Amino acid sequence: MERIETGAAIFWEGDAADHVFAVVEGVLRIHKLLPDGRRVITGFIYPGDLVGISLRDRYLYTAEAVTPTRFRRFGRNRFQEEINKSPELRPQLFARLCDEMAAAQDQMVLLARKSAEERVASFLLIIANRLAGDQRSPVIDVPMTRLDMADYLGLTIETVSRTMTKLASRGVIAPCGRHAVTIRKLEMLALLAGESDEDDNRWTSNTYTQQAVWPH
Amino acid sequence: MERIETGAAIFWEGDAADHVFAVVEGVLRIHKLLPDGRRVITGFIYPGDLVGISLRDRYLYTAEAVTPTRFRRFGRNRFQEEINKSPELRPQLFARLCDEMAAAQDQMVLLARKSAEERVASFLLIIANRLAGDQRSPVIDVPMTRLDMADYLGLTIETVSRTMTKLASRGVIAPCGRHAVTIRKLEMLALLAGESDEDDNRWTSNTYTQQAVWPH
DNA sequence: CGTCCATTTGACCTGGATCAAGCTATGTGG
DNA sequence: CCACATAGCTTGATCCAGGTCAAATGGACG
Repeated sequence: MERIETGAAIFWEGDAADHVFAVVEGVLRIHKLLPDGRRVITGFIYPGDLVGISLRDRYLYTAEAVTPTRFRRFGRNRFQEEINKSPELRPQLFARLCDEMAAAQDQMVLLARKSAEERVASFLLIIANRLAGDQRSPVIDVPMTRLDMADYLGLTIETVSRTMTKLASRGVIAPCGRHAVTIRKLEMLALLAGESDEDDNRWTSNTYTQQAVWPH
Repeated sequence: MERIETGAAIFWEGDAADHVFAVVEGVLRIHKLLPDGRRVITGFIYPGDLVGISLRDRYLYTAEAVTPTRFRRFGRNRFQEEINKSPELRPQLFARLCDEMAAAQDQMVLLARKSAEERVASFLLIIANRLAGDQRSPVIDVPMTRLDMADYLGLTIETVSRTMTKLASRGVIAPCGRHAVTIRKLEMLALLAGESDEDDNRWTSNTYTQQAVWPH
C-alpha cells in the first residue's frame, strides 16, 4: 500500500504506463493539458476505482491527489494476466469500463450543451451519488477546489463560484464550510441539472457494478 | 446482413438493449437528447466498428444512419459468450473499449476548452484519420451535415459554417462540394487544432487496434 | 495576529448564440 | 426540359452568458 499527499501525482501524462493502480482511500483527479496550459479534468477517482488502464505504452493523462490518498500498485502485465485468468474479475473490469464510458458520454452532453447552472447542479448530483454507497445524507463532501470543479465543468472559477452562490441564495443548497454542501432541495437540483424526466430514478441507482476486490 | 437508409435508426435511446451491431458499410451517428430537445452527438461509427455494447438493459443513446448503412446483428448474450470464449477476440474488444475511452477523453478536452476554430480543425483531422486506412489523399469525405458537425462539436450550425468559410478563405482547406474537403495545409490545420506539440505524430498513427473479424 | 491562498464579488468585454434573410443544390412533376 | 419546391447551407446584424480583469474577503495555520 502506497500513500501520497494532496497535490502529488501518481503518474503524469506521457509517463511509461507500466502500472495499474487501485485507490483504497482518498480522491484523485485525472487531467489532460493542452500545450498552452489549458487544463481539463476528465474525471475524479474514488476508493474502489482503478486508474492507469490503457493499451498505449504511455499514460494519456495525469493522476493527482485531491486529498491524501492510499492506493495499491499492480504491474501492468501481471494485472492483465490476472484479469485474463479470472472468469470472475474479467466481467467486473468489463463492467467498469462500460460504466466509465457511460459517464464519459454524460460528461460530453454536459460540456457540449448544458448551461453553467445545469453543469454545477449536475456536478453536485454526480458527487452526491459517488458517496451514496457510503452514506445517505443530504450533506455531501466536496473534496475538490473550485478550480478543480471549473476545469471539470469547462467553466471558470468565477462562474462556478457565482453559480454556487446563486443556488445557495435560492435555498437549493447550503454551504457547509468550503468542502461540503447540504442539499436542501434535491428535486429542484435534479430539475436544474436538466435531463430530469421528472420520475427519473437515474440519481438513486445508476451503477450496476458491485464493489470489486482487485487482485492481491 | 441488414441495411438502412440515411436518417433511419438502428435503435433508439431507451430501447431494450438486446443486440450488438457491427457496421460493414456506411457511417452512423450516436446521439443523446436532453428532455428539451438539445442534441449531442457523442460519436460517429465507421465500418469495422461495433455499436450497442453496454451492460444496462437499455441503450443509452440512439444510433442513426448518416449514409446508407449495411450492418450485422448479434444477439447480446451470444455476443458476450463468443467474446468470453475466444482468447483472440477478447483482447481485441478490450482494445476497442480503451481506444473509445481515449477518444472520449479527447472529445471532453475539445468540448471543455477549445475555441470554435480549434474544434472544427480538430474535427477535420479526426475524420481525415478515420479514413486514413482506406485512402491517403488530402481530399477527405465529410458524410455528415453541418448540423451533425455542430451537435458533435457543441457549436451551432452557423458557427460551423462561418468557421469552415474562414478556414477556406485562408487556404487551409478547400471545399469540394458539400460532403468533401481538400486539406491544403495539414500542418497549419494541426496547429489550429491546438494540442499540436509540433513534432507530434498523433495524427498519423493514433490507433493500436487492428481490424477485427467479429463472430459469424 | 499576520501571511497566504482559496474564494467571492464587481465591472466590463467578447466569442459564439440567436434571429433573420438570402443562396444553392437537388429533385419533381407538368 | 424547365419552373419551382425543399432542405441544407451561408451570410449579416444583434445580443448575452460566461469570460476576463481587478479588487475585496475569509479562513487555516504558523
